[in-house]
Amino acid sequence: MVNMEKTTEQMILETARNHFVQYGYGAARMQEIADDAGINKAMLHYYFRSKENLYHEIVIRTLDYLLPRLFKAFKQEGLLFERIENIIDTYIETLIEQPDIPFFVMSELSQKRERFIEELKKRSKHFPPVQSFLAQMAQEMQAGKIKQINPIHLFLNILSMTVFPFIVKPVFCTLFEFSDTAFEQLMLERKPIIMEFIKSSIELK
Amino acid sequence: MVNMEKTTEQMILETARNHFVQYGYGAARMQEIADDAGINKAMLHYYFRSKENLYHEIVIRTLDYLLPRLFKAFKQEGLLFERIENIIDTYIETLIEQPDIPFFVMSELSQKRERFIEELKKRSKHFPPVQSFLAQMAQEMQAGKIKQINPIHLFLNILSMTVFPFIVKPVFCTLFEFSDTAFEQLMLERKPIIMEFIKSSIELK
DNA sequence: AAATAGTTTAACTTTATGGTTAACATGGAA
DNA sequence: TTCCATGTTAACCATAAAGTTAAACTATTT
Repeated sequence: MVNMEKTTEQMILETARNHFVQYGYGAARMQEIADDAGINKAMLHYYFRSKENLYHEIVIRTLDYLLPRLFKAFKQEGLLFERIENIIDTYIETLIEQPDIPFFVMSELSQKRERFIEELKKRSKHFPPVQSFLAQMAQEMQAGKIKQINPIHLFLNILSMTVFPFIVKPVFCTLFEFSDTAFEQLMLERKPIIMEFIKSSIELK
Repeated sequence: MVNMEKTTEQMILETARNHFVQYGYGAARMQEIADDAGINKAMLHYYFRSKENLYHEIVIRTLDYLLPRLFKAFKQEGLLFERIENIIDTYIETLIEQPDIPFFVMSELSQKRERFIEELKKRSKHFPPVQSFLAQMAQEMQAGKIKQINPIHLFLNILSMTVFPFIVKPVFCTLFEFSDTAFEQLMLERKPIIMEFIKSSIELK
């Protein structure tokens, strides 16, 4: 069954990821993951040795997929506002596709913070583009093209308005009685709104 | 030892809360909570019957402390910008005092979402002030005093810029090499910056 | 078709965990 | 002092969960 390997392994990874995200590492059950993946529990150990290992594998794969994608946006050279627009687009699209990402990251941060930060540092090659993005902001301020503001704050503002709604989605949707599709619609609406918001707050009058 | 009760009970609640926040409900261990609180495991059951019950008690107490405080800011009548400033102040101060709140909420949302939303709904009496805040925004737009923008987006923008940095604090502090106190400083700096940001983005030119 | 490597299963073992119990301690009221 | 309520402990139990094993099954190679 040489070619079912991938499918079984893939199946395990997907199912396990859902369980880890939903219940957290400690509350996720190997038996339930196996049941849900339609396989025997021993298979989990056959493919991944232990729960800890399976989890780690998922973290690695998620980061290896996510970070290049999220940081690519920072790499694009161009006008400052083009870069900003690029970043907003990338984040919103990624988060619409994978709405469980914030929960995954938060769960990591609260339960396995040290190790998660370690994994991030290992991938710090993705980080320089962020620095260059901040540098460009500083440059345009120096050149008197946009308002003076600590680039870190501007950076935080951009990411905040883009990512935060996805984090509080469940509470938001309950309190304001939004359906999943209505929420998605609202997030797509947000792209130009955030751009407009940022533009009018940093361009010189 | 009639007057140690409170102390023991308090000790349990505090310690347990830390564990639940850090590890999540499923991964938190009664034995470790007991050890950490310096008491016998049986005491946990003596005071709170079961793990589930202890947890529930903590959720209830946290919400009963947090929601009135957070929503009080929305209740304050006044000029729109005064209300906004009030909200930002309240959130930043609360989050500086209790930086684990976002993790607590996120852990709830990913692991006990249904029940958490239930508890929120039970306390929905706090919610009307938010509606009145949104209404005031809409009113000022109608009156031509500020730019036209969907109040929901404006509301999201305010909360985003205020709360998001606290959520990503661990990642942020690592990547930008900020200490805890430097981060706190940055957050205090943010108050006027967020205000300025919002003002210039919604006031008419 | 025999051999081999890789895959899957049911049954089992071990360990950790939430919860219980019964005995013991302590401080105040009678 | 004696008695009682409250608080506290160590030892125990039942169960659920992670992890193991040995046998069976499947596909590929020879």
